[in-house]
Amino acid sequence: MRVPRKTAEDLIRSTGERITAARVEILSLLLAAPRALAHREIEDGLDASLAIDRVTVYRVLEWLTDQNLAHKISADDRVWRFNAVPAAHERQHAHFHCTACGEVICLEDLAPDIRPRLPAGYAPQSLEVTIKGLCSVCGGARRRERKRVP
Amino acid sequence: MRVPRKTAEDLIRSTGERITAARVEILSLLLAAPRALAHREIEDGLDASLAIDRVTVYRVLEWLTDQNLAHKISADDRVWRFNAVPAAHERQHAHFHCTACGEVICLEDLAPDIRPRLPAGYAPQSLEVTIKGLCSVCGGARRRERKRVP
DNA sequence: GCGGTCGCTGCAACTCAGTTGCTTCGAAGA
DNA sequence: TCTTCGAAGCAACTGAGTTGCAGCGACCGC
Repeated sequence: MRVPRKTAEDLIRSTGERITAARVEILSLLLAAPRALAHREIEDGLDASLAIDRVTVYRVLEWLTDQNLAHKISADDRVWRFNAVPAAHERQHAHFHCTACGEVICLEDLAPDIRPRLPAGYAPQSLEVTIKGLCSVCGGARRRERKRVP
Repeated sequence: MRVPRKTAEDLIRSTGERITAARVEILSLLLAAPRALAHREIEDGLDASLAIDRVTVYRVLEWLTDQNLAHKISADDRVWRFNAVPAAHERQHAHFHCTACGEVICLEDLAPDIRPRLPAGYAPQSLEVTIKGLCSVCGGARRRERKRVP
């Protein structure tokens, strides 16, 4: 269920920057993903015939983030994950991070209104809310396990 | 203004586990710190005469976290930071992360009450709130800079 | 369609946080 | 004081991400 490469190409064209195979391929992969992808997953998910270098993947991801076509999520496992940015989702939102498999998803409908009271001189720029827990797959696996060994 | 090593030793004794120089030294360093410390800062901050191996520092930090004497904070720079856990602060709280210098502090008085609506099958375990921005030092530096070059 | 230019890509080598395996040391109980 | 078993030290490794540089190719003007 890969998103038409056309959409990715259009998005890249709209930035006014160069349209390259690597950018189109990586962005369409992100657009099609139901969750945030780690660099490794992107590398593995890419068409093998293209053989895009890992450094290029890093650079394209950074570029997409700069262009606001993707956003970068940091999780506990010290791995960056990337999400394509649908227009509606540029606003603040929370993330869910599965502590078992590392899956990260965006939670669109959770935009907490927190007004931090910071020490004098501290200037807030952005707020990040992460919910850690088990995703449906890992949680399900654990429940089944518990049932088997009571 | 190092916290008396006695306190650190008592805390370790209360776990019933072994009291070792490395544990005492590292915990008292954490207790005295006004902010969360990265592994590197801990290594540098340790008494040079002790010469504690970096692997030992990692293992002690992990042990302190297991024993609930410290807590582990992940930030965008892919570095773990550690905080001693004052009794009052075991409850949920938020973190501030300076995007310029990497400083991380705990915000005791910010315990947001968020009830996430997750997709079916997803089980939340913990919530993490991070405010990113500039600390008083970096924010001040930037303000002074702007004044100099208008 | 045809160069020329400059940004992008690929390659190799590097950095740096954190981990692992194994041997030696030392805290604590007998 | 002796013994034991967990902790510390050392070396070597892993894996994400970065850097420098040479060569390629997207896009612009013609």
